[in-house]
Amino acid sequence: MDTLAPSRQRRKQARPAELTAAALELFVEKGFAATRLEDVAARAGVSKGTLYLYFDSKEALFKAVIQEGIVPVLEQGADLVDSYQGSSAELLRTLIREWWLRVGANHLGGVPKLMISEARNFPQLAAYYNDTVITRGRELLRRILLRGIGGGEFRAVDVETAIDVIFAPVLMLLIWRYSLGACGCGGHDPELYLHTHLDLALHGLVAREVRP
Amino acid sequence: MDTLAPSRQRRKQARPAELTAAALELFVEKGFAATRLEDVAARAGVSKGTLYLYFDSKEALFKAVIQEGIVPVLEQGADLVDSYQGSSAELLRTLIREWWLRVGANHLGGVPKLMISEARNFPQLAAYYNDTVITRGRELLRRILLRGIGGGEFRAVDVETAIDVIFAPVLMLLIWRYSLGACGCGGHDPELYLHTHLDLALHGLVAREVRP
Amino acid sequence: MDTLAPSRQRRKQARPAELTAAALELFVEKGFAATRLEDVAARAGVSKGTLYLYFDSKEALFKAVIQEGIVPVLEQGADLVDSYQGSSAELLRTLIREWWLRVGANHLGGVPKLMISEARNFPQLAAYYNDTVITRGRELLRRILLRGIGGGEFRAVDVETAIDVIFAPVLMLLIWRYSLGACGCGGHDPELYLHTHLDLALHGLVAREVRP
Amino acid sequence: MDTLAPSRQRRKQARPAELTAAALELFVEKGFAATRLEDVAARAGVSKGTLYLYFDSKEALFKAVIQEGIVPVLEQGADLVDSYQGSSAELLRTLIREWWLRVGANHLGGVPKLMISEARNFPQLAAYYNDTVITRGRELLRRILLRGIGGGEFRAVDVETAIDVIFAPVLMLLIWRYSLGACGCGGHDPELYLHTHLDLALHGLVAREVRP
DNA sequence: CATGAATGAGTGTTCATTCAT
DNA sequence: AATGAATGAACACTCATTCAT
Repeated sequence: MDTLAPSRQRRKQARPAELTAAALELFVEKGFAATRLEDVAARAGVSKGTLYLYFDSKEALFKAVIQEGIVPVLEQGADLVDSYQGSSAELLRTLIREWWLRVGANHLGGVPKLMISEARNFPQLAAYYNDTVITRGRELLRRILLRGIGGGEFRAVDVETAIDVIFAPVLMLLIWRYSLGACGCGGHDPELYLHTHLDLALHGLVAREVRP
Repeated sequence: MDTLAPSRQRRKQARPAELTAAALELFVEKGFAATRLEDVAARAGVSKGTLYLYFDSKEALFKAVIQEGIVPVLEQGADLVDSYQGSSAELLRTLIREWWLRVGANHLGGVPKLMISEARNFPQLAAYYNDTVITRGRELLRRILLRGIGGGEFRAVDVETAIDVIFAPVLMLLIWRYSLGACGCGGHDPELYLHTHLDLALHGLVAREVRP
Repeated sequence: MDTLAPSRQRRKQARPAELTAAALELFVEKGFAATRLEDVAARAGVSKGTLYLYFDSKEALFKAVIQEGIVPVLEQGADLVDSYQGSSAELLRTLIREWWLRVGANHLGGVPKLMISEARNFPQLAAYYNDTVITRGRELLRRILLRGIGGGEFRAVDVETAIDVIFAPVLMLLIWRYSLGACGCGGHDPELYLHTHLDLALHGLVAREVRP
Repeated sequence: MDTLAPSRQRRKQARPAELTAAALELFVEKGFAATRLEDVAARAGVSKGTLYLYFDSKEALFKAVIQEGIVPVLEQGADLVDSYQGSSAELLRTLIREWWLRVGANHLGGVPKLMISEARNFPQLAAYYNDTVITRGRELLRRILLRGIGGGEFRAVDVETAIDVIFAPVLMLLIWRYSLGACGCGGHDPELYLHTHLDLALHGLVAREVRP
C-alpha cells in the first residue's frame, strides 16, 4: 500500500504545504483581503472545497502561512553568531547579508510587509509573530551589539533601541520591494543600499579616537 | 442660531475636511479595503449618500485624505530647508523632529503603513503618493545631504541611497506604531528612538578626521 | 408689475413647458428609468428642487410629457381629411407624408417608442394615450379607407385591421429611428421607405380589373 | 432518487435554460433595467449568487436570453426557405405564419419590444441583436423577394426597403401585444391581422398584369 | 478524500425625493 | 419662488463557506 500508491500518500502529506505556499504567494501579491480562496486553490491545483479539508477558514490559512513561513528562518543566524570569530563589525555585516540572501531571494520576503499590513486585524497572530520571530531576531542583533560594545569596538549606544534602528533600513528595503516598489515607484539596488546602510551604521557605531 | 445650528454654508465648507478626517481615522484603523464608506459617513455624522456629494468614489476619498494630510507637512519642511541657517547636521535633526511632531502626533502617522499596505492593490494611488509625497520628501533630504557634503561637513556617501537609508528608521518607527505596536507588541519611546537614530546616523555621516 | 418684471412672470408661465420639453428630449434619448431628474433640471436650466414645484414626481412629469406632446398633433390631420378633394389614394399618401413631416422632424417623434417602452409600467397613461391619440389617429385612417372603399377605389378589405396594418410600417420607421437605428444598426432613407410602403400598400388596396 | 431529487449533474445541465427562461419572462414583463436579478433567481428557484455561476453579468444574461430564444427560430426559417418548393407568395405566407407560431405563442414574442426599449441604453446588445437576429432575418426575406422577382412572380420593388416594409406589421403586432395591448388597449385577432396584412402585401407585390 | 454547485450576507454606488434656507 | 445639500432605499456583483455527491 505504501508502494502501490505512493503519490497519493505523498500528496496527502504535502497538501498543506502546497496550499500554504500558494497562499503565501497570493497574500504577498494581493494582501489578505484581496486574495480569493478560489485563486489559492487554483494555484495549488485543487478545488475550493479541498482547502477546507485542511484549514478551517481563511484566517486559519493565513495563520498557517505565517507560522510555516517563519520557523525555518532564524536558526542559521543563531549558529553564525555563536561561532563567529572575526570582528563584531564583520559579524553584523555578515549576518545582515546572509539574512538578505535567505529571505530576499524568496517569497518569504513578503512576510514582513504582510504582517505589518494585517497585524491589526489579527492581533493574536501578531503576538505570535512578535514572540517567535521578532524577539529572536532582536536577540541576535543584541548579542552582536553587546559583543562589540563589550570589546570596546563599538560606542556605548542604547542597545535596545539601536537594534531596531539598525535593522529598520533592512526591513524597509524588503517592505518597499513588496509595496510601492512593485508599482514602479523607484527602488534601489539591494547591494548598494545594504552597502550604504552598513557603511553609515558601522561608521556610526565604531568607537574611534576622534577627538583627543 | 449662528452658533447652535451652524449655517448650511459653513457646514458645506467644513464637510470635506470632516469627511477626510473620519476617513483617515478609519483607513488607518482598518485599512482601505476593510473600511466601509457607511462607517466613514457615520463617523462624520452624515449619511452614506452625502459622501458622494463630495467625493466621486472610495478611491477619490482616499486620494483626498492623502492630499490634505500630507502635502502641507511637506511644504513646511521645504520652508525649513530653504531658510535654515545652522549646520547641516542640525538641519537634519530639526527636519526629522519637526516631521515627527507634525505627523507622528496625529492620525496622519498611519499613512505610511496605509500606503504600504494598499499600494499593490491601488497602483494609481501608489503613483499619486509617489509623485506627491515621496519624491518631494526625498528632495528635502537630498538638499540637506548635498548641503552637508558640499560644505565638507558630511562624508561623501551615495546621496540617493543615503536618503532612504536615513529615513527608513523614522518610517519604521511609524509603521511599527500602526501595525504590531498597536497589538501590544512592545515598541519604543519615540524620543529615545529618534535620538539614537540621529546619533548613529550623524556619527556615521559627519567627516570626523577633518579636525586633527 | 406686469411690465416691471415681465421676464419673471413669463418665466413662471413658461416653466412647465420648458421642463417637459427638456424631459421629452431625455426620455426619448435614454428612456424613463435611465433619465436622471437632475439632468432634466440642468437641461432646463433650473435646479433639481424646482422640478418638484411643478411636478409631484418623476411619474407625474412623464405623464405631462406625453400629454403635452400629443395634444397638438392630430388636429391638422382631421382638417386635411375633412376638406380633401382628390382620390383616396392621394389622400392617404398626403396624410402619411404630412404626419411624417410634423412628427418625424421633431423630438415628438420619439413618443411612440417611449410609450411602447413604458406602457406596461404606466397603464393608466397607456389608456390615456390610447384614447387620446391612437383612437383619433385610427379614425382618420378609417375615414380614408371607408371613403376609398365606398367609392369603389379600394378593395373591400377588413377596415379595422387594415388601418393598423397600413400604419404599422410608418410607426416602425419612427420606432426604429429612436431605438436600434440610433445605435448604428442600419436604417432607411425615410423617403424611399415611405415611397415603397405607399407603393406596396396602394397596389394592395386599389381595386383593379385584374382578372377578367 | 433519480426522479425525486434530480441529480446535481442533471440540474447543472438544466440550470442555464431555467435561468434564461425566468429572465426572459421578467425582462419581457418589466424591461431590462427594472428587472432585479434577485427576482430572476427567485423565479428560477435559486439564489442570487447562483446566477453568477452561469452568467457573468446582467448583460450577459440578457445576451443569452436573446441567443437561446431567437437563434433556433431563425435556423428553422432558413431551412424552410432552403427547401421550399411552391410559389414565392406561398413561401412568404408560410414563413410569416411559422414565425408567428414559434415566436408569438410564447414569451419570446416580447423580445422585439424589449430590444426596442433597451437598444439605446445597451448599444452592445443592440449590435449583437442586429448581427445575430436582424441581419439574418432580413436575409430570409431578401431571398424570398429575390426569388419572387426573379421568377416574374413579384413586381420589381426596391428589395432592401420592401423587406422591412413587409415585416413591419408583423413586428407591430407583437410590439403592440407586449406594450399597450397588455394594458387593455384593444388589439387584434392575430389571425385576422396577419391575413389582412398578407392579403394586402401580396396584392401589392404580385405582378398581376402579367396574365391577361 | 475530493469536488464544485449553491448560498446569502455584505458593500460601493446611484438617484428620486425632501426640506431648511 | 427657487435652491441644492442631505437622505436612504435600492441593486448589481463578490466571495467565504457549506454540503450533497
